Amino acid sequence: MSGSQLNQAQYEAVYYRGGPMLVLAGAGSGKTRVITERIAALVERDVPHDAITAVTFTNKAAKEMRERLFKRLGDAAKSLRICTFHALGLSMVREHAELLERKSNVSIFSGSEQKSAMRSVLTDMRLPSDADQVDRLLGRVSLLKNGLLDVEENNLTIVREAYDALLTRMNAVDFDDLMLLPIRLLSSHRDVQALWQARCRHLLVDEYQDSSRVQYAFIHLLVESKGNLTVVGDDDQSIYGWRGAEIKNLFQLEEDFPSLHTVRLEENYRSTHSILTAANTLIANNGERLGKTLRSNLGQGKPVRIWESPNGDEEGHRIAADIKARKAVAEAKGWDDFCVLYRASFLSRPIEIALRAASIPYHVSGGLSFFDRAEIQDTLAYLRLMGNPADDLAFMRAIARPRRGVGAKALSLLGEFAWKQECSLFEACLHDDLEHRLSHTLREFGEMVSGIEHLLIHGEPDDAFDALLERTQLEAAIRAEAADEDEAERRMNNVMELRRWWLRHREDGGDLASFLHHVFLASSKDDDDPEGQVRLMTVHAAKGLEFDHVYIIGVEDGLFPHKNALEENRLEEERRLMYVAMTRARYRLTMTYVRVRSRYGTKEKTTPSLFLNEPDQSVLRWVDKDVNSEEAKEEIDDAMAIFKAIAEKAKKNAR
DNA sequence: CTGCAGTGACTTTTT
DNA sequence: GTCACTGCAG
Repeated sequence: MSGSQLNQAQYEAVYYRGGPMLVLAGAGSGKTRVITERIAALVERDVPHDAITAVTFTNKAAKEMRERLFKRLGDAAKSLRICTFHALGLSMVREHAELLERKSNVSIFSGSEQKSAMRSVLTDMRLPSDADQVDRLLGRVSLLKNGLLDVEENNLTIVREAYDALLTRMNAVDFDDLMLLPIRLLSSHRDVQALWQARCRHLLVDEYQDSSRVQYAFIHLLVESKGNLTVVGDDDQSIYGWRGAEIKNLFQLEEDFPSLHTVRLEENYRSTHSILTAANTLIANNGERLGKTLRSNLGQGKPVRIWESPNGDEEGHRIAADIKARKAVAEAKGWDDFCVLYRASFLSRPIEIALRAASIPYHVSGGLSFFDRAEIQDTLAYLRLMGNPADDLAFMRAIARPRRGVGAKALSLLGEFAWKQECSLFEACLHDDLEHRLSHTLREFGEMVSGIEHLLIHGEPDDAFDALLERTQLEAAIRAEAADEDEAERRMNNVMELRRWWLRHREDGGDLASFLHHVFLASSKDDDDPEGQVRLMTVHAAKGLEFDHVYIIGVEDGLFPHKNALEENRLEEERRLMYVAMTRARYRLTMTYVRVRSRYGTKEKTTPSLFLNEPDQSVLRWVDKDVNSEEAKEEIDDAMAIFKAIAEKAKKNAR
């Protein structure tokens, strides 16, 4: 964003002191700057740090905010409470754990642990426990927990209770609990509520349009109707409705906070006028919105290009050629000035192939996360077990890797014993009364883990981690299970990355429990900011980012807007998604569609998306339909420029 | 418990 | 067309 002066609307949003405020922040309107400046203003006004809380949805946003405040305020920023909703929930759970039948070293169950827990519940209840049922019930329990399921299903309630009880027994919570337990806490303990209301005397919420019903309830418990609540959001960028985000939370604020003051940030510092006009006139077709028109500061710019290609392969090659051309004519400095966006991830493949063929470096965002890798899960299983001995799932994963000959049979006997003794599986291993064919193996395992735990707590951080890899024979197992030397190296590198995190965390004075919490709440993609590569990602993943050159591919009927979304009556959300995609572009925006789209090995005839017809056509150039246009001529000039550039390079190489 | 072959699904996914 | 998961045989 240009300049250091705040514009009038930004100034108002930063310094307003009259209570609840809604900041409607359009794309590229300096939203993060407004939030950080507002926090800085509070600090400079001598509001105690402990009375300020800022919540975001992603770690990335929280991190960015913290970094900016650090630059702005120096070390004073350290003591500010800036975190995600879930991290805030976790700190409440930890602080008041005893009121929730938990301990402060509580485990956080995500994905696979939730599945294991649910599978175990269903098996115990003698219900079908195949993967489909586990997924279905987890989904329904989650809906139930989030108040999104009205039907009274007796069975479901019982399953939920059993699932919750199991998690409680293992001193664990799932992601839903990180919001629900704090809500329970705040609504049933006045003193706790008063404590946190004081800590949220100034509460700022980012990306408010993504909040769910539960998060709304959470916010309400933290701020009274005249409180200093600042919510920043953009109804036009609400794209997570399918996941429970309720855009109406934004519309409803006025009712719940009658003195609500609304500020609109409509000055855009990102995109050219052409791009904004296209985006504005597209989103104007939505009925459910508060209304906002972005104004550009950057001049007219190039028209938005629309390309037709015969098929996906051609679409890819053409984009690859164009990227080279833009770079050759110095419209871009580096590969990372380019981004290719798509509605569905299967569209990335032909683009990848084309970029590779053109020797253009690229990076696909999303995909497997660091923490989903088997070697990381295995290593973490040991750490989790040491961090929370009640975590039976961690125990089961740890004892199975590497193989110790302890199979399902031995585990179920151990489970029975633990049940009778009312202890965890891990404690059962070390129990004096344990009599079992494998009790020697189990005891040895228990003592080994205890020994490493002792090192982790009292020893040197690096020794402890190495002991973990060595004494458990994890490293040997990881290497043995790898298909080849390269894979073994890669896997161990991942583990070493985890080791570095652990060392850094210990240097900062953190303990094992906080390390695990950090790891489980950290998004896998925190550090994924690859430099010098063309970025490929879904539109959802692109929210909050910006690029000089953006290509939106697959802008076809049935794909974008997506057929399933239309069936579920979510055309407006699809339009917002397109709006988000378009407003990522700073300088040049290109939208492409194909005549024949290959999918599942079949070829389907397609028609261009209605989202290409809705924008003001005067800022669009349908290049293929208008070969004599200025833009088409320009393209030819650009193509000539690449040929020249390539020829020159070839000459240089020849010398 | 492991490895392979057959089967089915395929929109987006923070924490 | 590809991948991931299931189920059966070894």
